[in-house]
Amino acid sequence: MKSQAQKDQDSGWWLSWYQDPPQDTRGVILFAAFREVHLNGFQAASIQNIIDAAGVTKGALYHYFASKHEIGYALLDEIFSKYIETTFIAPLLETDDPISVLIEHLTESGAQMSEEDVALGCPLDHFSQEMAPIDSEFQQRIDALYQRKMGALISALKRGQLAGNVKNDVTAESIAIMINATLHGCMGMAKSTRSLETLMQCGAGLIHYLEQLRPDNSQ
Amino acid sequence: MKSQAQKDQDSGWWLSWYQDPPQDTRGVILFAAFREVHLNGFQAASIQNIIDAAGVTKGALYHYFASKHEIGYALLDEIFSKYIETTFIAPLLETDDPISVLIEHLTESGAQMSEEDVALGCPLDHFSQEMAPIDSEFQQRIDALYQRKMGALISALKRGQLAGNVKNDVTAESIAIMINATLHGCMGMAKSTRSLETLMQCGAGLIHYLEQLRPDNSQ
DNA sequence: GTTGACATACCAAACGGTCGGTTTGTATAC
DNA sequence: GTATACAAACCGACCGTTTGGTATGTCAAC
Repeated sequence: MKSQAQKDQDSGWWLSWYQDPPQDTRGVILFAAFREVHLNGFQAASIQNIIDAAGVTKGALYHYFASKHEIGYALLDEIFSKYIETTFIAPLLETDDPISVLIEHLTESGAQMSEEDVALGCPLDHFSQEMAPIDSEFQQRIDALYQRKMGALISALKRGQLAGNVKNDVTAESIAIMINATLHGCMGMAKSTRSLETLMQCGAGLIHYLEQLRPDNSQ
Repeated sequence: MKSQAQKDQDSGWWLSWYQDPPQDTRGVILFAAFREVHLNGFQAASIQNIIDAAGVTKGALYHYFASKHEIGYALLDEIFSKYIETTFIAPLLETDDPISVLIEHLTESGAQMSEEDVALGCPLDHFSQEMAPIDSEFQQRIDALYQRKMGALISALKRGQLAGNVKNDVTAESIAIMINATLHGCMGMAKSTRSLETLMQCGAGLIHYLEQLRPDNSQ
C-alpha cells in the first residue's frame, strides 16, 4: 500500500511500475503527456496543459517532438510498451504455470488499485478506442503491442500445456484471446461504473474461469 | 446480407436496428452527430462536421440543442439506449434459455458485421472510455445504461437457472459480469487489430464458455 | 401579432505549430 | 588559460485556423 504523499507524486497504479519519474526535459514532457492523454484522450489533450504540467515552454516541447502525433508515437513506443512488458509479459516469460501467474497478477493488481485508478481505466484501451479507427499509423503500433502481448501469453499457455498445468482440449490461442478480452472488458466495465467492487467481482469471475483451465486431476 | 447501396445509406451494423433514418431536422442532426461522435469521439467531434453532414445550418442545430453536451445526452438517451434495448435486452426479456439466445445473438452479429463495423467498434464503449472519467453527468447516464443492460441479463440468467437451462453453481450476477466483460473485450480487441477474424475467434471462445454454463445433463 | 423554425454573420478563446533569438555546453586551437 | 566555433537546449511572441456558442434577422403558419 502506498502513502498519500507517494500517490501525489506519481500517477497512481498505472505508472507504479515506473519506479523513478524521469528528470530530463524530454522525459518530464512525456510523463506529463501521458497523464494528460490518459485523462482527456489524445485529440483533446492540450499541448498547453502538457507544457504547464511539465513546467517547460512550448519551445522546449517542440524541440524534442516534431508534432503532437510524434508525442503519441513516443507514448506508445516508450511508455505503453514498457508498461506491458514490465507488468504483464515479464512474469509470464519463464513460467510453465501461467494460470497461477495470471491469478497472482489479477489479485495483486486488484488489491493495489484505488477507486481513482479504476475510474481512469486502462490508458491503452482508451487510446486504442480513440485512435485506432482514425489513424492507421497509430493503429499499426497499437496492433503491434497487442500482438506482442498475445504472443507472450500464448507461449506461456503452450508451455503450461506441455508441462501438464493447462488443459489441452482447447488451443492456447483460443484461451489467450478469451483471457485478454475478459481482462480488458473487466476494466472497461469497472471504469464505466466507477466501481472498484465491479472490478473485483469481474476479477473473481475471471479467476474462476482460469481455475477451470487447470487439468481435472490437478484440482 | 445487405447490398452496398443499403450500406451507403445507413451507418453499417451499428445502426442497422434503426430501420428508417429519421427525416425531421432534429433527428437528422442527431443521426449525423452519432456518426461523427462514433468516428472521432465526443470531444473531437466537430459541430461544423455535424452541420455539414446533416445538411443544416448552425442556427438549426442550436435551435434544437442548447449545447454540445446536450447532444451527447440526447445520444445516450435516444440512440445508445434504444440500441441496447432493441438488440440486446429485447431478445432476453421473455426467454428462459438465455444461453441459446446469447449464442444466437453472437452468431448473427458476427455474420452481419463488416470489417468497417469492426474497425469502428462499439460506439458506447468508445464514448464511455472517453467521457466517463471526465464528466460525472455523462458517467451517471452511461452507468444507468449498463445497469439496465446487466439487470436484464441477470434476470434472464436467473430464469434460466430456475428452468434448469443454466448451471446453478455460480450466481447469475457473476455469470452476467463475465459475459458482458468478455463481449466488450472481444469488440475492443477486434477494433484494435482491425480484424473481423479476431472478433470471430473471440466470439467462438465466448460461445464455448456459454456452452459450459449449461447443466451437464443437458449436453 | 405572435410563435416556431430556421439562416447568417459574428465573437472570443483555444488550438497546434512556427520562428527569430538567447542561453548554455563543449570541443578545438593557440 | 582563454579565445573561437559550433551545436544543442530552450524561450516566448506570434500566426492562421478552428472551436463552441450567440445575436440578429427572416419568413411562413396560425
